[in-house]
Amino acid sequence: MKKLYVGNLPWKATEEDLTNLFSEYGEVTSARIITDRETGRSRGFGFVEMENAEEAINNLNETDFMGRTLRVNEARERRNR
DNA sequence: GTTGAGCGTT
Repeated sequence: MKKLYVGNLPWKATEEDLTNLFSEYGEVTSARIITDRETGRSRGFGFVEMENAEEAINNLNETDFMGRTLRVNEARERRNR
């Protein structure tokens, strides 16, 4: 299972939107939009866990999504808790 | 009701 970093998202984008989008290239296990811990607003990026992540990267990276150019890459390990 | 490069919580 691979993790994907998804950036440059429109503010209106939701986890559901990501799931639907990425499901096109593989089974999405989990999708998450990162929201600001303090304010609760969307930070405009998120993470997706799925099968065939590489294909999703190749097919969705730098493509148009709701008017913004999508940023898709393999995710790094998150910060230490 | 705002903003725009970035790598997230238990």
